[in-house]
Amino acid sequence: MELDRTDKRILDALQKNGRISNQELAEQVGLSPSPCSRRVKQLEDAGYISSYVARLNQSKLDLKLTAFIQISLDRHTPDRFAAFDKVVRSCPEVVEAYLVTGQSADYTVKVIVPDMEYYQEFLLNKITQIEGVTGVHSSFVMRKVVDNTQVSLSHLA
Amino acid sequence: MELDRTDKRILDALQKNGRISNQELAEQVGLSPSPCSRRVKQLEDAGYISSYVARLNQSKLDLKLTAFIQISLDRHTPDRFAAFDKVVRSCPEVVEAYLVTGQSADYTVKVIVPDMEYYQEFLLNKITQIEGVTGVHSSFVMRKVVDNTQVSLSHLA
DNA sequence: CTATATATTGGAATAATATTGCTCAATAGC
DNA sequence: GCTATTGAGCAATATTATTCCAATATATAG
Repeated sequence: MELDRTDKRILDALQKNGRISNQELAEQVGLSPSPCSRRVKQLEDAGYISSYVARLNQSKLDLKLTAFIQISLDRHTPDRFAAFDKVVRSCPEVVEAYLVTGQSADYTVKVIVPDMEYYQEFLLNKITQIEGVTGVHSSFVMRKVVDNTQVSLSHLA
Repeated sequence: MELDRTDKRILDALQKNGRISNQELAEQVGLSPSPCSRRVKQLEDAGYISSYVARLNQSKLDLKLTAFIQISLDRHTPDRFAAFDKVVRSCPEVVEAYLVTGQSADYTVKVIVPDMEYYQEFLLNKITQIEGVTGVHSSFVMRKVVDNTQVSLSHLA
């Protein structure tokens, strides 16, 4: 399946507003409602859209602390990775976790929690308990300069 | 405004599926459609829900490289920060950017691009061009273990 | 513990919105 | 230049959301 200019516009618009009405979407991308609806369905069925989600106001919900944790393991064996992945996936505080390249850290984990006290407990009870974790370094977000989910599609033909 | 159990359930459900129908949402949270609709509207108006967005399949859209950039500045003056913020906010490749605590790095920036070639150009033409940038360190995502937008509300009474 | 006030619910009617079938037009390939 | 294929637009249908109102539940004060 090949994406044309209209498909890209649809994806861009849905990234900005996932609950836009089909009518307004159609207008924005220069289509009438019915082909627009069909295209959206196609894009969904073809797997270009993975999900629709609501984004919440974190500070209103008392989630005041965002932290990045750089974590290193003693050995890079399949069981070490598997154990780590399993724990991390079970933590609701963890919003992102990546195996990354680079110097000493193996994982980069992003965590959203109410406050520093909560964070400290989380780190001690969850992260440092994981078999094979040798190094942990925390960075805390002081200010969010950009916090999007929208990706750029300008590279597509 | 105080959130009760039902409100939290609504927020959780909408974080999972931002396009759930009001009927199904009502059923999930144990309400009939009309009060459910009212509550969602209230939550929106009160600012608990910041937006609804579509999340896209990055690899299908040829966005194969996610990178974290640790960036340090020569001086921590308001004009340095302002200049940096302005550039970074104008880059569609940048999905997240934070001013963080910690050792040498001042900013952590998350970037999503097609490939390494694109990344290299981006780094050279955009990031390193910013006034005051002294250090840049890149980490590349090899595997995504967790990639959510959903935050945990379990800490709320 | 009772009475009153307040807020919230559920159901029905209404309004808005999405979806689908059909016809017509445009475009690409032969 | 003709045919095949695809997509657009219209209209009808179906789905879904929203609003009003009566009734219930909850909280408050006496």
